[in-house]
Formats: sequence, structure tokens, C-alpha cells
Amino acid sequence: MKNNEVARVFQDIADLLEFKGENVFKIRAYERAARAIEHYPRELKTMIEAGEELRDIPGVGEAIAGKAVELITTGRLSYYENLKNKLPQGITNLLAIPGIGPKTARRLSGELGISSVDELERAINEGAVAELSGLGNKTAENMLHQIQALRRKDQRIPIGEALPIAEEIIIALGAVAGVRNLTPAGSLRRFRETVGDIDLMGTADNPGQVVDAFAALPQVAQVLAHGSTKGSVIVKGGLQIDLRMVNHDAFGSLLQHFTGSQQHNIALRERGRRQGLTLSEYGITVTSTDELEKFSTEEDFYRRLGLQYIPPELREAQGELARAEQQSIPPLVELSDMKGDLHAHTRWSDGHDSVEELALAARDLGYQYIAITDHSAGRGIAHGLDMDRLWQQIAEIKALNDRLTGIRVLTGIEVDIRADGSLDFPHEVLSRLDIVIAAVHSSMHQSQDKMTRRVIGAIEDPDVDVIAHPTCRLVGGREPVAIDLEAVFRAAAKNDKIVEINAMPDRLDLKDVHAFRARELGVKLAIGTDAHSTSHMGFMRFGVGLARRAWCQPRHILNTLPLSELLVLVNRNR
DNA sequence: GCCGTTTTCGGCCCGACTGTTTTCAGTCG
Repeated sequence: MKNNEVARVFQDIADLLEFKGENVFKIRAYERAARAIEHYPRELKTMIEAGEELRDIPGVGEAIAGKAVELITTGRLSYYENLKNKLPQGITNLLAIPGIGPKTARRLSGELGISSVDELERAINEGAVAELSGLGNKTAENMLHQIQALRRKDQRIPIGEALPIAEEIIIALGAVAGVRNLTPAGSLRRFRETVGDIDLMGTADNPGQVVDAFAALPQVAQVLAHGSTKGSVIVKGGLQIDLRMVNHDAFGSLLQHFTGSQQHNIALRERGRRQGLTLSEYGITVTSTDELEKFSTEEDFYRRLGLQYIPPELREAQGELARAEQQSIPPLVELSDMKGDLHAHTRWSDGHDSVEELALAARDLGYQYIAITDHSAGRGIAHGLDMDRLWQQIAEIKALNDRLTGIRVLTGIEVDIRADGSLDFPHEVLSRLDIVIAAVHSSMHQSQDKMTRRVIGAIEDPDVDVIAHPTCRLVGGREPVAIDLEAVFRAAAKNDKIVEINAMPDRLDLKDVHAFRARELGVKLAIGTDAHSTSHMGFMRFGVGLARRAWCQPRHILNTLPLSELLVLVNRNR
């Protein structure tokens, strides 16, 4: 059983306890544990097999550790099943409706016998809900709207779609006089792989003007709220965007508050409370004197608490506070550290642009090199290269390197790892390329054993430099293949091979927690955009954001190396 | 249920909004 499945069970327990009316701190403990397990870089199953203590995970104590062991080793959890059996089935569906909390859900269930969204909708339409004391027509009406919104609403959207929308709006609002500091907050700023909505923050001499401009944007399909400092809209496509403007002097605490994560804020505020400080979006209040201190920057806010600045990507309550206390948060990799792109496709296979167009785009980005890694012939649908065409492409790249200055084009291939573990090209071909990326593109439903052996076989092949998109998952789409990543990482570390962070926002593969674990095990990582056109080369920032979430420094990422050092490394076997 | 620079027991983030209120409970982020 995977960590995210375990996390889902504990979240479900939290919901059931909430419905039951349990102690709110017990509920919060289950929620906290669910988040912690979801973000934990190691598989709990592996830890249990190795006899390691689950209580090392922050937020997991004796009781939850015991439940996790039972759940993972037997596939069942008696506590959970008893809880489900005692409560009306499907009741947590009601809690998923915004505006309905445990109290309301319990009344709907107890007084009207409702336990599903459909039943609730019927009861509202029959007027039964509005007749409950303490509720009313307005409440019933809102429930109906929320049910309809829930049915239309797409799930969380990939960061690759959300960030450009946010930036477009920031640019438009930047034209308003006296506006400053416009920036995304929330999960978008933390570079999570998906976001539920977009939060924008900023300061202005005249905040109301900015909100007015926001509500009047051409992208806006519906205005939900429009005040003097806050606006909330739905843009075309259904995504909700909230804007919040404050005076310049309180921006630091505002941005900190709305960047979250919620678990990070809770941990931070608990710590502040022990110091006699009350933290909020308005600033820090010294509890004994009731005096409010304001902060124009997040750096000052964290410093006031005796903490090193914590980059947004690390704010997931995964030990970053302890590190900040010791002033030992490392300098994370930045986009400007990237010296080249190691994964790109051209018209030779399934890309849209020529080798030269990609090379010039890479030079414009300030890179020193770009590797052309078209597909091998085994990828029939991708118009892969056979040996003849690969020789032709190598000749073209050689001629281009003679002609171009300021950028070095590396010859390469994304060679298919076939179902039987063999590679699409023989040693005589692969050994003549600057860089060889190997990846799985077919037979994705193999058993975990077979898939793991298949990929480790490629890692052990001396011709292979990089393993690309190791899990083949698609964000919000295809599930990852069954593969023992721990074993893959250990093999990569042992053979000194590189594992890719695929920066394409639909892939983001490795994902953050796995990249974290790979780094811990000493695996060198590379960020590749998998560009199929020059415009895709901008995906690098998503890969960098992911690497930062994995606490990666420049030294952990292969393509922060300058060209000369990179060539030494990839040519060592040739 | 978790956890410790007061504490192994007694706390546990904080403020805003909404609707149905006559002083606030419930919910959310």
C-alpha cells in the first residue's frame, strides 16, 4: 500500500470523526498525520519491512503508527472499518460540500435521514432543509449552488495551466498606478504540482482601484466578490482567482499567511505561542502587551521569530522550522543556475521545430548547451529515428556546432527501454552519442518486479547516462507504473547514473517526494524539459520548482554544471 | 491523538464571513 493511499484512509478517519463530533484536536491529529504521510519522502511500507520506526514522522505518534502498520501489513484497519460501520454510509460526501460542516451534516443525517448528495438535493428542493431550525431558505439555496458547482467543477488544475493565467493577470494589473508587490500566494507560489484556485497578493497606494481593474479584466467570466481591498472572480475555464490588496507596510505577514501551507502556519503559530507571540496575517502581536508589530517583508517576519527565511517551496511542515531555527536551510537551486537542457525533441521525431531553432532558443535562455534527444525507432508513433536517420542528424548537429557560437548542441537519443529490458539501439550506436537518455514508453502494466528489473537493467547498461520520466505518470491522468523506486534509486546511486526530473508540467516525473528521496540516497538528478517545441523550453521553471520542493541545491542537479564539466561527466564511459 | 527551552499532563493557529441571530455558532482557508 502506497503512502498516498494510507494518507487517504487517515483523512477519511478524520472526516468520520468530525461527523461523529469527536474532539477537534484528535481530528486535527489525524489530518496532520495524513498530510505528513502524503509528503513523506519514503514509502512507509519499505520502512516497516526494514523494521524502522514510523514515529519519526512528525505528527505520527504511537497510536497512528500502530494503525499504519496494521493497515499496510494486512491491507485492513479494524478501527477504520468499525468507524465506517457505525456511521451512515457515504456520509463524508456531505462534508465535501463547501458550507456543510460536521454539525450541519449530523443534523441532515439525524433529522432528515440524508446520507448522500442526491438525497440532499431532493430534500432541498422539497423544502425540508429550509425548515430545520437554525437553517433557512438562504442556507438551503447556497447548498444547492455548491452542489451544482461541485458537479461542474474540474478537479485541481496542473500548475502549468495555472501559473500562466496568474502571470497574465499580474501583468495586466501592474499597469494600475501605485501598485506594487503583485505575486501569487498559496500552493501556486509553493510550486505544488496542482492548484485548486489562484491567490494573488499585492500592495497599492489605492487598493480599491486595483480591485476595480481586476473585476473588469476581459478574462473574467463572473465576479463573486468586489470590495475595496478584496476581489474574487471566476475566469473563463472555471478557475477561481482571489485578489487581496493591503498597505505596503503589512505585506510580509499577509503574503506569509496566504502562502501557507496550512500545516506550516499551524506549526509556526504554535511555536510563536510558546514564545509569547500571536501570529496572524496582520503581523505579530506580543501577547503580554497586545502590541502589534507589522512586517513589510516575509524575511523580516521570519527573522522576528528567530528563524532563517524559509523558501515557499519548503513550507510543508516537513521539518523546515527546525532547520530554520538552526539557520541550516541550504541555498536551493534557482532557474538562473541552469546551464542547459538535457531533454528535447525536434522534427526528426515528434517535435515541431528544427535542431537549429532549439539551439538558438537555448542560447537566448542563456544556456551553454542543449541535448537533442529524439525518440528511437521503437517508438513507432513518435516517428522515431532509425540508425540511418540518426547518423544524418548527428552530421547536421556537427555542422551546426561548427557554424553557431555561444551554444553547444549535444548529440543524444531518448532510447526506448523495450518490454524485455533491452534497448532500441546497440552499443555501437549509443557509444557514439554525447548523451543517452533511456525511458519506458510501452508495456506499462508490467508487474512491479518486472518493471523494476527492466529499468535497473537500463541503469546498469554502461551506455545509458540518464533515466527519463521514471514513473511515466501523467498529472491528473495516467497513474504511475508499478516500480520500486527505492531499488531504482539505489541502483542509480551505485552505478553513478542520473535520474531525470521531467519538467513538463503534465509529467513532473520524478515528483517532489521521490526527488527528495533520490537526493537523500545520493542520486544525481537532471532537470529536462522534454520540449517538443521551443516554447516548451520554458518548462524548466516547473522542474526547478519541483527540485526546490525536494530541497535540491545546484550541486544535486547535473545541468547546473558548465559545459566543460558536463562533458567530462557524460563522456566518462565513451 | 500528539507533544515538550514552563509542561510526560494539559494544552492544541487565527481571523473573517455568513446566516439567522438578539449575542453567536458554524464553517472556511
